[in-house]
Amino acid sequence: MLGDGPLHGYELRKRLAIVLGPFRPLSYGSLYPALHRIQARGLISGAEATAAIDTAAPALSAKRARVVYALTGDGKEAFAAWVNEAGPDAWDDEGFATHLAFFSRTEARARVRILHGRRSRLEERVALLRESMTRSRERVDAYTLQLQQHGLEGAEREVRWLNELIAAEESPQREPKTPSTPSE
Amino acid sequence: MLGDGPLHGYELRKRLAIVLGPFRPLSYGSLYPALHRIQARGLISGAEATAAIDTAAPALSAKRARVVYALTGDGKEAFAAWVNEAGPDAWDDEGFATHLAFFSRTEARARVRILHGRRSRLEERVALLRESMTRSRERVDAYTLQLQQHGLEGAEREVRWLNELIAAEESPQREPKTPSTPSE
DNA sequence: TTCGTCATGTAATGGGTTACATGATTAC
DNA sequence: GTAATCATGTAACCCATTACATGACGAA
Repeated sequence: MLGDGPLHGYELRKRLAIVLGPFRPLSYGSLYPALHRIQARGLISGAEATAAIDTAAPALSAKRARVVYALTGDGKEAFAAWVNEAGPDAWDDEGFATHLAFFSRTEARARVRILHGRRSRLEERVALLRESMTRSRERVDAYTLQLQQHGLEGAEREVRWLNELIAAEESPQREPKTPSTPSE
Repeated sequence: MLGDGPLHGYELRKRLAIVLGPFRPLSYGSLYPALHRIQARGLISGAEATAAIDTAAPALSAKRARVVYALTGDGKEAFAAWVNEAGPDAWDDEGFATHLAFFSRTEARARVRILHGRRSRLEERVALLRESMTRSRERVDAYTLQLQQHGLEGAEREVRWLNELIAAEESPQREPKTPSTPSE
């Protein structure tokens, strides 16, 4: 996000909340220490700004000093390197979601590789889940089975979704189609 | 699980793995300390068993001493109390999954209340998600939107699933129908 | 005056994973 | 003989949340 321009922590968190959805808003207790750590690694710079706000407004109001963070050169490099990293880390649950969140900053090559990797990972999982369900079918009660079945169908659903994303990616004309308001 | 009979840690973990699926198998580093904590609270008792195995087999083989855990009276009470607790804790993501896993040991009353609670919780979430998506539609790129859309559809899917479970619960004849092998 | 929002931060706590350590037994 | 499985446990590590602390500003 800092790639789009410098931000201070508070503002960063608000934008993060939009992307992450109204759940998991990422607490300050995580965010601020994380910013300090990243700064210590030299990937971002933090500058105290006493912030007479940018509108030509009642200046000199000397609010609480904000710490404005910006990507350094190293930071840009590291980000580009990470975002285009199309290895196995990029197709487990967590890694995939994170990569997908930054797909618009990801090279087309890497995008396709990640989507394919994720899909085969999920297909493996579906197979494993199916097998483990038939194996344990007699030993578990109907509710547990329902739970497992629901999980399985979720995985299958994600595969279909990935198929759409891949198709959109490979027909060079179109962006992944913006879904219209769901009809449910 | 100990409600079905005493078990030692190793065996417990294997059965847990069946319920939890091949992912999240729960490491020993969690399991053993947890057992100790639960024992300290008096809910389970742990007895050293030098285990000449129950089959009338080559006795006296003196294996590694296993610690066989069993539910105490307090433990049974606490379990029954927890499993039938149909409060808000039972309808967040984690609480619901856990409760569902033990639904066959849950009273019918509590089952229905939990399912209803979960459903309205999800309906709230769907509404919130929808609203937050339309609000931020212009500010996020197509991929982020896809991700949010996928999450939304997942929640809608769970609502439909709950509807089935509730229907099965309320027509007193049938168990929730065992899903046949998926046709995907 | 008081409440909500801006704004940054620390400390305590919780809980899980990985890696390590140990040792017997069973199957190939 | 050697690898896999049985069986239990501890220590180091990671990282997130909650609660706490501080303080200014704008609006009702």
